[in-house]
This record gives sequence, structure tokens and C-alpha cells, in this order.
Amino acid sequence: MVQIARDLLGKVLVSDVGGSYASGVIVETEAYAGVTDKASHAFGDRHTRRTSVMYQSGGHAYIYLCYGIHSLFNIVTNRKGVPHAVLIRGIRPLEGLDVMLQRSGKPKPDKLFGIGPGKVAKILGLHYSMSGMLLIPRKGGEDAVWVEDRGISFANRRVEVTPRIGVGYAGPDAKLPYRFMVKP
DNA sequence: CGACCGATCGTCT
DNA sequence: GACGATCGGTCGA
Repeated sequence: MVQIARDLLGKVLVSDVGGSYASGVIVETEAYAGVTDKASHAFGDRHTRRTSVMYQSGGHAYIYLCYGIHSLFNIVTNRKGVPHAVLIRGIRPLEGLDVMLQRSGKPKPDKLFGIGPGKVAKILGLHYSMSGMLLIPRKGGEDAVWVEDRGISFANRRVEVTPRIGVGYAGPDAKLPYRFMVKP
């Protein structure tokens, strides 16, 4: 499961939302290891309306609201009933940069454009109301998000492994090396 | 630069 | 009724 977070680095996250196509290379992720992980919303096997998506089979999108403002995008990674997920924390813009800039409200991309989980969802047009979508390419005119493998990969020496961000409340679990980021 | 702080609201207690 | 898996602006050095 933690391995999936590592393997997602280099994959391409694509969104086709509101008629606009945009994509980026995943360069930062965090793993959330389900019922035994205090940092996970599903810790202690907590079934709520919000967390129910995490109990779906892998390939669903779990998107939730953070701090009342930001939508954070996760990929559910395990079999049905096992609430594992990977938070996408950063992407490097690939296609549709103009659309992403527009959504971010910035005239030009700065160095940290696309870095930060709130920004990822924002520039890809993802909203927590879309939580529960399947990650499959869009067929009709509906909004869609999915992941593509375009052969991009990062060697281990280019990947930094650290504890997760903002989970100090999780006790010992806060120290787990579950965050993966591609060095600049 | 780094540190601090306000925004803003769904979710769970 | 309190609290975030955050961001971006502002302030001071």
C-alpha cells in the first residue's frame, strides 16, 4: 500500500472537468494506511458518510474538504472494505497550463505551482462534491479524472521519503515515512 | 526570507 | 461546538 504511493510518482494525473482538459505529473504523495493509522480518517474502522468512499474498491476518488476551504484529492488503493488511500500532494503541470493558471487565479506559474494538496485539486478543477468518482477516462460529456502511465519514472535517488505533513495529532504514526516527493 | 494569522465550513463529538 | 491531511497574504527583520 505504501508502495503504491511510491509508484504513483511519475504517473500522469488527468482531469477533464467543465469541458477543460488538464494534466500533470505526480511528484508528491502520501500514504494513509487505513484502520490502524491514526492519521487516517478511517482510523479505528470509522465508517461515516465521508469515509465510506475509502471503503470502496481501489480506483475510486476520495475527495474531502479541509479547513473549510480546500478540496484534497486521494486515490483509494485497496480492495473493497479496506480503507487505504494515497493523497496526491503535488503535480508538475503537463497539459492545459492555461486552464490551470486560470483556476489558480495566477497570471504565471511560480516555482511551487501545483505543489500542495489543496492546489492540486484546485487547478485540476476537482471539488469535494465529486468524491466517489471512479478514475476512468471520460466517455460522454461528464466530468472525469484518471491516471495514465506515460512511461515516466523517477529513480530512488531522486525521491525523498519523509514523515507526513500536518498529522502531529497522530502520535507515533505521525513519524511514519509515508510521504514521497521528487526532489526539485 | 521566516513566522504568524485569517479564511471558512463539513464532519464528528 | 471544536477542529482540521491548507493556502496565501502580511508583517517584521
